[in-house]
Amino acid sequence: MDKQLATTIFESLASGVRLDVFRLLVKNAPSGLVAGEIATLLALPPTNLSFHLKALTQSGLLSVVQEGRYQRYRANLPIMQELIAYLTAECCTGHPEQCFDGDSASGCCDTEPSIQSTQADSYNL
Amino acid sequence: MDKQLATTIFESLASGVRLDVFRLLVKNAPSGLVAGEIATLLALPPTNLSFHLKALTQSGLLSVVQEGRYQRYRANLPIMQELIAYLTAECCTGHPEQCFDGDSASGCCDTEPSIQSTQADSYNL
DNA sequence: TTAATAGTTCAATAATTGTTGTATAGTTGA
DNA sequence: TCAACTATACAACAATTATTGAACTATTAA
Repeated sequence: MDKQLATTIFESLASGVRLDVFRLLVKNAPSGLVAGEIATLLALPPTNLSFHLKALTQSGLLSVVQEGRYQRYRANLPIMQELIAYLTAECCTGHPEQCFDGDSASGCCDTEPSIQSTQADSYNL
Repeated sequence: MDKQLATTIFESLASGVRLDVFRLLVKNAPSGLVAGEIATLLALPPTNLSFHLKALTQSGLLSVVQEGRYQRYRANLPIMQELIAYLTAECCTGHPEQCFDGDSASGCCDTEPSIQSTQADSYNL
């Protein structure tokens, strides 16, 4: 997971239509749906749906296989987990235990710590 | 977490600049950084950074507190966890055990199951 | 009080993304 | 082969988002 891919994935889900499509295919995992079914269920013109399916597929969020004249789309769930790992990989300067306690993230960064330095001398890139 | 919020969050991260800002603040959690530090580190004009910080804050990904003449920004990590839960809540028609085995998602939907029905009679909205 | 600093808002412009109809390519069944 | 069907590619247009400089508000220090 690099920055370019992460941005592409977020762009892919940054549309109401594409978010609907992806969630519909998550619901219908692992069998997936063919394009026409998606168009019917979401009441979308075929050209518009095709535009969004292309974006989702190119970002890796969907996979597609041909079945005769149909195109069957499936959601790629693991990529979402990789995305989260990418976002939180260097959480808290490599000390994620400050943020996450096991499976729960409820302890992370939602507290307001006292101000430590008004003028930072060294940053944390 | 509703659709509108989810879309807004994805839109917020669907920009290279905003993704850089958010990850920088994840790294620098929980102390956060003030706007000028972010601008310096990412080499962004103040107006442009302000534009993106506003988007990130309005979506809830960042919190901001005033410190004198400074504005300190912090990443809101838990919202990301809520977002993932939203995306996978109805995974596999309410049978996520088909997809996720405990903490790992590696088993989910990355296999290509044999085609079950070419023409679906009932959908799964 | 005055000058300097930090950050935002606003307006204009540039750039990107979304939507639609028409045309096209591939598949199926008569 | 031919007509119907599924889906995508293309082009034109509409709509949204990103970027920048100038002006403005608030805070700090002299």
